[in-house]
Amino acid sequence: MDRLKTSRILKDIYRRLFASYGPQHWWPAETPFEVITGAILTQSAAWTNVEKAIQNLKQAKALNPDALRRIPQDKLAKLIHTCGYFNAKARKLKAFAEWFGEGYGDSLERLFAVETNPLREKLLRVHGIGEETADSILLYAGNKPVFVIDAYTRRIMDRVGLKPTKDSYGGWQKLFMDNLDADVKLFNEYHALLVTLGKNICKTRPQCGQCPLNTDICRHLHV
DNA sequence: GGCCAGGACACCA
DNA sequence: TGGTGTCATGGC
Repeated sequence: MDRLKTSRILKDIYRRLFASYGPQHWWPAETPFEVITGAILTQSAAWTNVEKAIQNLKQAKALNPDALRRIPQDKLAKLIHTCGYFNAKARKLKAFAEWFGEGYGDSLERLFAVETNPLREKLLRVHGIGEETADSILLYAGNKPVFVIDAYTRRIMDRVGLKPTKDSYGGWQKLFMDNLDADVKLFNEYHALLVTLGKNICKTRPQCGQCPLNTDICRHLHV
């Protein structure tokens, strides 16, 4: 598929999603640090369960890097138990807090003053931060024009018939970033809209027409 | 009762 | 490089 056509389709999908769902107001958090925490906690977890964990952290006054470093890991695990994988995620939060303190003195300003690409590489070296989490942090906490790819994105685009040359995270990301303007607001809204759509479609049946919700999407997207 | 959520990592061939 | 097991709660 040529570049112009891909670009047109991607923009058209966005237009339809925005017209249907409106602005999503992402990321649902009060501070950039809360965005980062949420990005780690939401790994393979339902957001409703993450919200409870965030509330627990707030109540315990543990939603800051210094507190995350000080609190014993098992105690932290109990605070975030609702979002699952609590032991693994407690370790991840502490790993980030350590790295953030050592490298940037807990300063978000200093962190995001780093150029996007080197910063992404640095984030990927922190235990518990993979590509999607790194990009969520860059986009939603740092306002960097980076497109976030997740399982919903692949599933929806696959169904629409758009596929990258390389079926990898980077391949999918390139598909969006090569064919859309590097616009923070657009990337923010687009990913959020794909998640909203993803939550509303049938995940178990890949064939259009078998699932009423899926049919709905096809009609909605005119595909 | 089973499936799966806004993934990442360790280990293996 | 790619495939598989593991981590684990809560909602439907």
